[in-house]
Amino acid sequence: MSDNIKEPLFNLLHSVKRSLRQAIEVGDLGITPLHMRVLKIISLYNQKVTANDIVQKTLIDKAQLARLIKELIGLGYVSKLDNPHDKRSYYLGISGEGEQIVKQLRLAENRVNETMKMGLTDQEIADFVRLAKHMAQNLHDQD
Amino acid sequence: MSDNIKEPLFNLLHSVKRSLRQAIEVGDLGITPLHMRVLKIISLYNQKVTANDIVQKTLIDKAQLARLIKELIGLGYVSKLDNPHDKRSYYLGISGEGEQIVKQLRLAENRVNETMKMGLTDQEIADFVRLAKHMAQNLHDQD
DNA sequence: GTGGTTTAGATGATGATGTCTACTATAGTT
DNA sequence: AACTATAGTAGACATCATCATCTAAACCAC
Repeated sequence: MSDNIKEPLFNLLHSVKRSLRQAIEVGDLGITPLHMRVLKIISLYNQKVTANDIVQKTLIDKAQLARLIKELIGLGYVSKLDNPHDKRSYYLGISGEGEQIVKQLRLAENRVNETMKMGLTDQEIADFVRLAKHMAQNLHDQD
Repeated sequence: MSDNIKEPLFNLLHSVKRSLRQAIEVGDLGITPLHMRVLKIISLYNQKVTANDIVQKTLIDKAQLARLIKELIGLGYVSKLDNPHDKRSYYLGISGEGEQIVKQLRLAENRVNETMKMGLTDQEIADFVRLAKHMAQNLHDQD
């Protein structure tokens, strides 16, 4: 029954990515959308988040994430802090420069968000998010 | 003031892709998920669809698509047919082998689809798809 | 018709992202 | 102490997206 959910989903994500790339002057900052995704999380949990925490949250491959963090550190947006409870890992902190970028990023994202939500009610948006999470959970449980 | 739509969307797509990859024994067929996406469309509009039509439908870059089609032809799943109305383009046809693959693919996709929909009503699914299309349209109009 | 512009597709280069394997160091378990 | 599991790193590779450029054909204006 029910036609394919995948195709509209693919299309939507494709459009979101394109819009975000346009909305954000990423080139100037030397970082990619994926960097920003990580940077946002570090900003949110400043000095209280480890690389592994981010892997759990985002499902980004840990090797990939190690590279991203390394690059963010190289750019001076992020720093590592010793984790006294586990010497294998470290907490991630964000610099003032990093915060500036996150701020710009949020503005750009909000613009895209608003565009995307045009003509929809808050209830519909909330439902959409709820359903997306539900479906992701279904798939996740399957593993 | 709903929070970010993007993050759950990213997560969902990521999970869907992973599940699909697992569900389908892609490696054996020598093709990628993107090939399959294209092959499905060719199967649906057999001998009545051009490369450009597929670009319109999927937003896949035309350069990328040209490569995908070339590869599908190399594998014997697809063939080009002259388009009498426009010598620049051609219609795409699918072979028996190609149809076999699409058939397997549909089964695997349906399994993933069913998993994803667990615990949701048909109405919710329909709403979800409708909202996804609506948002994609919003973004598309913005260009 | 001729000439200029647009469009369909092909090709090459490059960047962004995902995935896998193997490795080191540390933690946890028995 | 020995074994196993986990956090992070590094390298290799595949997939996918994007861009610039090119050819041939179509279209349009005149």
